[in-house]
Amino acid sequence: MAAFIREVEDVAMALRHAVLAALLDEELSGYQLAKAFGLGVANFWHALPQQLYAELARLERDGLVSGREVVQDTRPNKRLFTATDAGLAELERFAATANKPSFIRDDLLVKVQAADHVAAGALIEQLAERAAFADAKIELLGGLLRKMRGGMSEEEFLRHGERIGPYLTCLRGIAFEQGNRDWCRRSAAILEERRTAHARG
Amino acid sequence: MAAFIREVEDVAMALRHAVLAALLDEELSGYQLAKAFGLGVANFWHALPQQLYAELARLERDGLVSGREVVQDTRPNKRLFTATDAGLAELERFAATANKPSFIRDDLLVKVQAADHVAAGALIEQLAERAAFADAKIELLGGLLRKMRGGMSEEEFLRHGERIGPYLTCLRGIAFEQGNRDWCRRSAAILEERRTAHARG
DNA sequence: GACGAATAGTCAGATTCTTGAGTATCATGG
DNA sequence: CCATGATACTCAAGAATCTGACTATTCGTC
Repeated sequence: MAAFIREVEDVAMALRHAVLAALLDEELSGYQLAKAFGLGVANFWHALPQQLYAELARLERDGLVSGREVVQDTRPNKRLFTATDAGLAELERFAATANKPSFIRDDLLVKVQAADHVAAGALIEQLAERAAFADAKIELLGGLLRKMRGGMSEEEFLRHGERIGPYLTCLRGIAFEQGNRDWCRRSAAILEERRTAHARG
Repeated sequence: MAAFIREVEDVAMALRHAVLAALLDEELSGYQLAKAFGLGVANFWHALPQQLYAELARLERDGLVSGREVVQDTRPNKRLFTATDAGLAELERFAATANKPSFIRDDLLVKVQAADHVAAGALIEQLAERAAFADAKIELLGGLLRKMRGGMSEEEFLRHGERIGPYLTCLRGIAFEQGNRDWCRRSAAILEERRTAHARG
């Protein structure tokens, strides 16, 4: 009888690689990963806790990360994970594969697409909310950048700093949110002006 | 015996609303929708043909769009769809609901996150590719904007043009791709400089 | 001392999205 | 005349993601 060996698939599975990438520099628990991939820090991917715990289990099963139990008396025990050599090799393989273009998929844009046919008030409000959210995230990410830079200037860090990867993805996150904020504010202003012009007209 | 009535769910289902939004201004076939939601035009959402045909069937079943057969002798027959009044009402309801923040999910960012641990060459190449793709899309979308504006200046169109919704989402698409392009070029330059500095060092 | 929030994690189920393979007709170029 | 590609659409199956509900401990606070 042949043994059934579960082979690691060679398809995309970007979440798997996102988790691996996060575990290259830091040893993290599922819970910490979940916070990073939830609202906020990990600007290169987004996922829910359930996905991350499941992915960690698969990664450990496949030998791409290794976990160690940490006993805590003040909090529930936890397991900290790091990428193994096999994990790093898998990431290297992944880095050489083709990537599909990234597309926008956003509720708010759908609503704006329909702006000529729906109530302007709610839309303007939501655009303002989103802009505020973007501002908050920009500040959060700005703080992260400062922390990564330490004492260095940005130019110096970009030339000689270690761990440039997370810095670059963070920069993209900030630029994305700035674009978001600017577009939201501008669109809200335009819709507002058209609304009042129409009301007067 | 009670009749089983299939009620329209009140959950998010953004693809459904994206299709509805696209069918507000234009009468389109599934095939045309598929081209718009595939690579390129519809900057507010992305979907594959199979999803769109399935969604159109559901939308028609629920009375939110109506289709009419168009017989063609030069090409296969097609069905053109438009949003119904019920569809518009559904979109209005949707426009008033809360939206979840939009997150980036991008293979290339995952790879850049791991930039300190993987080969720089492939990464730089992919960043250049992505920048070129962004350039192409910017041009495509710029053309769309000009077409929508007709003879008007941008300022004039934003004030008085009809169908501002698609124009605004197109602006967001362009800004997104510009952000993408700039970040890709800058990141590639930084990685390149660090690589040559290391090689010399 | 009860209550909510944070830490740490798990399970089941449904929905959504992607992959892959088809059907059929007509136009165009070599 | 044959191959390629565009138009127009369908079916099945699997992977990824999301919703919602759970367990359990500890910290702060009212």
